[in-house]
Amino acid sequence: MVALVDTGLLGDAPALPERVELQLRERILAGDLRPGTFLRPDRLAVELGVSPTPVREALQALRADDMVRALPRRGFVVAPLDRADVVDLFDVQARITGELAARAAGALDAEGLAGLRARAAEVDALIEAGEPGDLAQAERRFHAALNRASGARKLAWLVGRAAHYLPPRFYTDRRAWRTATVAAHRTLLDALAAGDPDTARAAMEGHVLDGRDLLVAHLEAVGFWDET
Amino acid sequence: MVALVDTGLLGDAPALPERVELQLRERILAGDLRPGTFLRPDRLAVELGVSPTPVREALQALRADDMVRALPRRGFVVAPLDRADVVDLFDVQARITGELAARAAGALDAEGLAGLRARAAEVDALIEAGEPGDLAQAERRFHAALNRASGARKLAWLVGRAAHYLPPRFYTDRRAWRTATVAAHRTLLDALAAGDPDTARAAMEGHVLDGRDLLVAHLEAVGFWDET
DNA sequence: CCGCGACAAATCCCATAGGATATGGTCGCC
DNA sequence: GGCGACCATATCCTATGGGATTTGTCGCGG
Repeated sequence: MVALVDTGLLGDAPALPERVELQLRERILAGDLRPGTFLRPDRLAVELGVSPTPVREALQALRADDMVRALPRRGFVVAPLDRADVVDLFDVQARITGELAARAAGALDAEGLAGLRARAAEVDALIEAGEPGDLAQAERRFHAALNRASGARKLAWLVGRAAHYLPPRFYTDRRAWRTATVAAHRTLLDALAAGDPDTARAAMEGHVLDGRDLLVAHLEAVGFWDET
Repeated sequence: MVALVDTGLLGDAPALPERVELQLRERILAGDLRPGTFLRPDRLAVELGVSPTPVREALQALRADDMVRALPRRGFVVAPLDRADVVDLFDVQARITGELAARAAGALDAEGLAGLRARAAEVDALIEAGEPGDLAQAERRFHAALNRASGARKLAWLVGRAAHYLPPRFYTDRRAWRTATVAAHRTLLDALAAGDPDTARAAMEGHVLDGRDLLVAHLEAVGFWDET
């Protein structure tokens, strides 16, 4: 337990179930726990060094996300997920995220735009410097701020779920993604400043679909959908 | 505990956390627990007659759905949800469900079409007879079968989430919904039989948006978004 | 009168133990 | 070899307890 607790920053650190949930997501997306794998709560508790209670809570959260499925009295299984599923999901994500960008283009005031520029600048700076951990976080904050600026609270949450399928730091290492991201952000910000919803939408959709392609390649590489 | 356990059919009955989750969803959508309401796990456990453990697991599942939000060390709150949120969510639902119908139009074989017709006939029969409980279940099965027929597993799950926002039996009582549903299903089945994706998509989108309007009216009626 | 700090009570969060129940495997039997 | 009954194992839930943190109250000083 010490290992897990110590990694979490204090303050308003998420509780244990949420951290266990994150750990399990990472292990699934890393190809460590592939679809069809049986998950035994007690076993996982021992592996993670916590009691069964928070593990079961985390598994319930993952079940609500259809990341795992519950087999009453038999445990849990990692939910099936193939290439077509990922493509479908990210098509939806791209559409919604584009819609949010378009709305933001019409709703942003000067202050909000300045905030977005600042966050984008942080991303650019980290790309220049090469700090992978903070870069993912900065990119996340940029998108979160943009989605929030759209004013569509629930849709913003919905697209935030896409992050559940993004293994940590897997795209920040790709040179292609870095250069594409800088360009996409600039196009996006220009469109937002100009109040041009269509361009903002198109730029954002392209940005998300780039991420999708990278994710598919990653899952391919770790043998995610090799038959069990 | 007896009350909850006895209501569940044996066999592959969902486990207790899932049933508690359902109960909480119903109470939220009934306007009993409005957005902003604090939820105390221990209190809920006493109210529902179960121990705190499955209640906490249910709350974690609801958190993953953004139905409630966790305040570390302080409990949980019912997540904010206003009219615009519901409209946005169901716009997305309508789009995706329409897409699934369009795909099904191209993928259905004779056997699958016959199965869908059978399920639609069940719905029609129950509408004639007037069995509200079974009707909701039959309607659910019809849509589930159609979504499954599209072949898009993950999108089918995603739209299945819309049911989380549908209070049980709230639309089966509406005469307007019944007549509209019979017509919508027929149009849908004809389009599927003819292999006409565009008509299928349009019919399905309209069907979902009808449900959305009913839901908004329901939430209105129970004072869901009256300020706290 | 109002803000503010300390103490007390309540509550959450997690661990642990234990019992009821269902599953899967194994052995004996036909 | 196929089939049905026992048995070990694991899940699921209950109950309990303790550590940690938040909230509410009280008293004090400004």
